[in-house]
Amino acid sequence: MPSVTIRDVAREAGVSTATVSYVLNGSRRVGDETRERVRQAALRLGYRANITARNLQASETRLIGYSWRPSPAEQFNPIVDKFLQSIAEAAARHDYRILAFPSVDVHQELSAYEEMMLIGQVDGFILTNTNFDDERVLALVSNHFPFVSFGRANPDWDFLWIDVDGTAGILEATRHLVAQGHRRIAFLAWPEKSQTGHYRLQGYLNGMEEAGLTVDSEWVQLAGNFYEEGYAATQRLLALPPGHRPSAVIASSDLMALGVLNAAWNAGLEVGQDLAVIGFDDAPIARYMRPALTSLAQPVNRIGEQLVSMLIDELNGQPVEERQVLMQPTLVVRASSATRYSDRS
Amino acid sequence: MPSVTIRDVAREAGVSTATVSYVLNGSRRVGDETRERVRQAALRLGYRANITARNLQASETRLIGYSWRPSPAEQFNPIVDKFLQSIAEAAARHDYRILAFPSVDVHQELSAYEEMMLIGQVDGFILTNTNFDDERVLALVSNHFPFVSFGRANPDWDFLWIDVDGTAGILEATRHLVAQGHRRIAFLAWPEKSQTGHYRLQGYLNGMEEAGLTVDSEWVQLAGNFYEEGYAATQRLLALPPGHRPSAVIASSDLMALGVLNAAWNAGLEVGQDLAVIGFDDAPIARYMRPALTSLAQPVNRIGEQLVSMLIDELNGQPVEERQVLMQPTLVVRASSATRYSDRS
DNA sequence: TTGGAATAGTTAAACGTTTAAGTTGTCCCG
DNA sequence: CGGGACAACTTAAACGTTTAACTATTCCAA
Repeated sequence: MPSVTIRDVAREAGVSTATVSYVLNGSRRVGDETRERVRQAALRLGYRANITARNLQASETRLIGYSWRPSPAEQFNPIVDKFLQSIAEAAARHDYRILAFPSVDVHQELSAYEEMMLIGQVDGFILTNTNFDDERVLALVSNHFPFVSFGRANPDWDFLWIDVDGTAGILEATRHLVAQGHRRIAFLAWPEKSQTGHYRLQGYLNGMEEAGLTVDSEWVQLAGNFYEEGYAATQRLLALPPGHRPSAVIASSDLMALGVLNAAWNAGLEVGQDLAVIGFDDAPIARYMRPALTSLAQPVNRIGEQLVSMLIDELNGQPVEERQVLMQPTLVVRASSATRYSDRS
Repeated sequence: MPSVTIRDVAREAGVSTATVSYVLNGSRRVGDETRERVRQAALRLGYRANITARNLQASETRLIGYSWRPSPAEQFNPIVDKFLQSIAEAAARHDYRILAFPSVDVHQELSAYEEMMLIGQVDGFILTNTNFDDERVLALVSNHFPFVSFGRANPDWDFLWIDVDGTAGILEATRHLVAQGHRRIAFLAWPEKSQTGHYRLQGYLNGMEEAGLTVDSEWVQLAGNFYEEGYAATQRLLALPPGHRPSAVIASSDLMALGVLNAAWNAGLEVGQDLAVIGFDDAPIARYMRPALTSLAQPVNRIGEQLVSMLIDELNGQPVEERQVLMQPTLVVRASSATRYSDRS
């Protein structure tokens, strides 16, 4: 580590360190000749200002903390790498970088946030998997620490977030199925305490009501965000008596939809013909399934970019114009729901 | 930001800042009574040492830079989130954190490394996608900057790396296929300049030779790491005349193997019966395919952990015992290759 | 001529730690 | 009783920047 400091440059150019700083940051007028001399010296020595010293003096870190909940062993998270990429690129454009830390459970996560906040490791946070009564939101808000969130918490909490309008998305999916001729539509819902799951369920209920269809209580199956639970829930659905057995299933995620696909297949059904299936996320693999899976695509890149720009505005003390943003997912129709359904029961 | 400093604590406890530092870091004997007083004061004020100041003084950052090449639009990278998680957790255990930055192209990546090195943004790097003649390795080595790499570069370059033994893995896959009765085995190889691809191809060639099978020149299909290229290559293979048409295909990645699966399906073949398929990576979705995909699992977690521990040893000036590590992938046999094959051509 | 303004540079403080070196004071041994 | 050893703290420098405040010079208008 050669580590050439501003003092070296100052000596080399025969000026004070202040002048070097002024020249290199362009923060004040400096005489032409001196300016050039400093520039040459800096170039010659390969000088770059040390970022830690600069940060200390500016009392900032130009780091944004981002934590995500790692997906369990054999499951997958179709969002995380795309999202991370988009926030990192957006941040880089403003000379910020992303400090990524996974946090396995909520409790550990909370203490990680508090610690990082106290020691000043980052200037702000990007939360994901935000939920109802989210402790992190509470802690950050009460400490007036800058952050943005991918996902809502409580409706009456005022903080910066962007979320995907799951209600509208699932509503659209339901309409699509209805338009295809389906009448008995089931929904794989996440457990009660999931905020996101709640909104998606609502879209389904709205859609059914709008179409004048009564929802059989068996059609809403609670299932965690796992392949296996999607699989098991589908088995329960297919075991219903003919008049009640759904002809279409909407899953709260693509991961669960895979379970639906395989459960249907193993039950001898042809997905697309006998059973329509729709997922959520539009994971890369959705298009590679057989049949290709209809799904709701989240505008992950746009979300990441806008979250970062909101956070940076906040960090710069600029007022954020839109403090809460609901983005629309887009339904990508593929073979798993592309066939018109005529009831044969 | 209340930002209570060591001076506040010193004042509160009626001692000098040095004493506070000694107490809190346990770096020197301090009288029992004073020690307790300082502790109480720190607790009362909620003091935590500012990390930037500490880093400046220690001239370190306790950050590890990690960059990855984002996967193109509709493809997926089954490794990145798992790997990121494992390095972040391992790093956290040693009080290091991960600074994650994606870099789209090689050139941009190199300058990002050089910049971060010069301004002292991180203490070391973790490289991935390391390749033959890798410029980053060259730059880092010549600057004596600490780093470790997931993947090899040139055989005669001495630096810290861990790689998966693709040759051994594909050799095992080939043996497995031979044991299942396959004689005409094809291989989807990555383009020439991919180091990793080269090693995997070698495993195939070794396996064929070991089994006394001559490799038809058509059986080695060059294809980039994309679904579509796997698909197209498979079409070419299936178009071969009966005696030459392979009964098994090994793909250099799961992503490509998906292309094989679907190309075979669309050609009316039943994978597992008519055509065996093996992928590489054991992506989460491999088990959810129909048929479930045989694949080579990389010990991603172990690799991440050990890479971090190697890097941290290096950072601490401790000699690293194993400077180059080749880890064995494990063949996970699933339905796509589980059936014994008897030639019917 | 004088003095206010503009220009061009320097000095030194500050950011918040850690730590080497220094200062007291006490104890104990020869 | 002198003085070395030790314990317990403090002082102040250092890490590498930025920047407010200061000095010195020149210029120009009143």
